[in-house]
Amino acid sequence: MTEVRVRYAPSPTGQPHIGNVRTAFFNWLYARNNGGKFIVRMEDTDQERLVEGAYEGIFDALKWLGIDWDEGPDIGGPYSPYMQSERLKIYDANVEVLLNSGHAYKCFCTRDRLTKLRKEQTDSKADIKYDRHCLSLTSTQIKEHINSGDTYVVRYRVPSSEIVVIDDIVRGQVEWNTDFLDDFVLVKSDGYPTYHLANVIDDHAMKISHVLRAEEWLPSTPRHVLLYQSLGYEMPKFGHLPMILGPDRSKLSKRHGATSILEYRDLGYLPSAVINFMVLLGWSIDDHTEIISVEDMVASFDLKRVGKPAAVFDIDKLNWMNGMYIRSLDNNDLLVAVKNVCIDAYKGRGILLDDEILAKITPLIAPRLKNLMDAPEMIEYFFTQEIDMNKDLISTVGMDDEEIYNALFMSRQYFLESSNFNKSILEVDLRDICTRLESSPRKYFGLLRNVLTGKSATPPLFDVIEILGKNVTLLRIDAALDLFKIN
RNA sequence: GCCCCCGUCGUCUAGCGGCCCAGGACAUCGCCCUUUCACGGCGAAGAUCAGGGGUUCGAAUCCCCUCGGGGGUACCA
Repeated sequence: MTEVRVRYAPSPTGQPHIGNVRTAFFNWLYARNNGGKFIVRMEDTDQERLVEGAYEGIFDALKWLGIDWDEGPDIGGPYSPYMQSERLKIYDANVEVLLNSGHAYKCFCTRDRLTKLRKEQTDSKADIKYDRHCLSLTSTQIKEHINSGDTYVVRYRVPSSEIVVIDDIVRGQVEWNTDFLDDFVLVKSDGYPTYHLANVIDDHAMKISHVLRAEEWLPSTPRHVLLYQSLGYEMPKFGHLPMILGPDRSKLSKRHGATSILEYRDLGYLPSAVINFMVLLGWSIDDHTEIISVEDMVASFDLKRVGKPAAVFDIDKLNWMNGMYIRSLDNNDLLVAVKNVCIDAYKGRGILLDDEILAKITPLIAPRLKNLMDAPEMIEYFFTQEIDMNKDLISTVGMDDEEIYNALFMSRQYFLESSNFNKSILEVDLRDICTRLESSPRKYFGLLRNVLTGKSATPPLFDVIEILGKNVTLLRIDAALDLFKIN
């Protein structure tokens, strides 16, 4: 069996979105499962659409997710270079072969003519395809065009009435009649190859064994097959992976909100969660397993279990999974992560983090976190004097003003005299106070929670009070007492 | 228009002729735990397996048609 060599061939025309990356990941999994190679090749043949920073973004995304590559433009490899813009000579040589063998021809048609042609065909509901205007050019005519400086493209001459068949790894047998294909462009007028040409030549040159790409490539596969045949190259196996759709079932785009995978990083998602969520879009390990380690993915990845239908991206499930992974983080990792987002969020607001307090509160918020970004707001009251506490919020506990005042007053006395802010002692004592007040835990503890944190939902109250400490506790009780002072 | 792919709960999916009047997960809704919110546990609801024809003793699973969705039809990838 020949070595498995698969590739991820992004073009640096934008930030990779979850669909691109999922495709990359499936390739990676397949390589790792088979002890093969995972190659990154940059398809930068569209000089007009290059986006600054896109190249870096692609590698940042892979690195963030822990997807490593064996060969690539940055690290080289036995089939360098891995940037298509640096492989122009290789394409030229192949084009020469195609031109000489009559499989390709030069086309001098202007874009205007092509646009007009297409419009006519659309209007008359005819097939939209190139009319082979330049196929019949004589060598003298071609010379004339070239002498007068006309630019040209090279087109592939599609044979008529042939049936092209592939045995797709995920879709099974798919066939096309070449009569429905038009003479596609191989080389653009700027001398750069099109995707069709470059990808076939490079996949062959780099000994790619399996072409695993998104389903949107399926329609152009017959062109590639034809090229392999004309060039006399052995064909790789094809596998067209299901696409990932937006909630409206259309191809993922900017309209669908966060589209770049890196945005998920910035939004507080863990790479492990994103990976796990992503792998389940179009693949499953069995009928019930949802949380899967990367090791297990590698060990059990099988193209046979890749599904055919496109998958809709469901942010709810990602959120749930993110929570699962946050909870599975060990204390210290979570602490570091939370600290980082807090530093960021508090920057410029004069809020100072206290490492000791942070270390105590982090384990308590872990089960409450679906996203790292939720943390700063959730624990802000530990680090700032100005909490969002007001009469309306306090009153939601269901006690009238007098009851509130009395409860706070009694609490104040207790806290003032208390010398041991330990949660178990606090719990015993405060429950006792609650009884003496003839209140209910729900009301009384709710009151204290509101007053001490400015929030109606927090980690367990006694933990919170212990961490807050005597000073802050008294300060906040006093502030609340002021609000309910009987005039 | 034409070509190609796809079609199981709202969503991700299991299923590859009898184990399925369809299993798991997210979301939803209850209940339990409980000082709140979560987590966790338990449970409910939710899919005439897109529809219609076949084949078969038997079909979500095989075949055909229809419908629906998506993708492609660029000197973009």
